Amino acid sequence: MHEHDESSLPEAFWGVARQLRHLTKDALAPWQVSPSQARALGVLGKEDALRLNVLAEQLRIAPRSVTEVVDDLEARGLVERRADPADRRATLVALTGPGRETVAAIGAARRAEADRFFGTLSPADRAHLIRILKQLAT
Amino acid sequence: MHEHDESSLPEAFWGVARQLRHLTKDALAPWQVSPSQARALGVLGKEDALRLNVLAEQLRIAPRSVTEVVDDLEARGLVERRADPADRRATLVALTGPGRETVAAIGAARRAEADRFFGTLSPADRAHLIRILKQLAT
DNA sequence: GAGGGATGCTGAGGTTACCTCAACATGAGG
DNA sequence: CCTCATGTTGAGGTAACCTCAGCATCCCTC
Repeated sequence: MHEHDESSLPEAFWGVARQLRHLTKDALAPWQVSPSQARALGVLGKEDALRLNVLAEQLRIAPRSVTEVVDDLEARGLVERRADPADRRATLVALTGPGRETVAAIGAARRAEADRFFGTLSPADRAHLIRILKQLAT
Repeated sequence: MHEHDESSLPEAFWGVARQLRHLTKDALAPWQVSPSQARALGVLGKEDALRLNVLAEQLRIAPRSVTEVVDDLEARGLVERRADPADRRATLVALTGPGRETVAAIGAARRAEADRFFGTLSPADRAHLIRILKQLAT
């Protein structure tokens, strides 16, 4: 029984991950923003302006891939590229006004979805869960 | 505090998911099997022979996509296609001898990785975690 | 202050794991 | 037996990555 539970832990984990993924995809739908774009917006929402390569490592993807994500976001008018005054090779990305609004709206929607999802747990279980997850993350 | 924890729950969850994904990818590396192939093998390991469309719904992907996964697995000699005696339109897939061995070996490796990963938790926390995850999955 | 190697971005092109749509064979009900 | 549904697959598409090479710029050394 002990052993059986051990082996089903990853399985249970992936099941929940899958649900959560669908949920956040739905939460994103109204803005027509892909998950990878949303991740980039999330990072940019916490910084003022970032170099592309710094954004790349925050997102843990290759610099070349960031170029594409930023291209799309720029085409949608959510971010803008600026010259880096400190290094003429580099490019900074920053949220535009609409981008900032979108980040806020998406954040609210995702928080609402997450609350609905994790809200089925008792407060004690939520506390347990977050504590355990944080321990695993170290 | 309550609100703050709520919002970081998904974040903590994805952090752990990312680690777990890397771990299982590493566990799979010795067999040169992709994650999606591994998922298919996992399902086939529990059944004797499945129709392609049934495998598709077990994997929650489109039937057309199963064709490709099975093509690859068949090329590697891990599964074989058979005619379905009950319906000449349908095709059954089943593990071959080597396929069965591979499933067992992969299962053992994944279990070992998972044990190492979740082994850092106390037994009580593991029990908590699995109970909470199962509750969320419903 | 002139090379020369390192760094930052992007064009070109590739990969993986999916997808839809339509064709074709077969099955099943009126 | 005729029509409609179903199972698989060819053709072709997409998203989100990747590597590699090229070009501009930076910075260090001599």
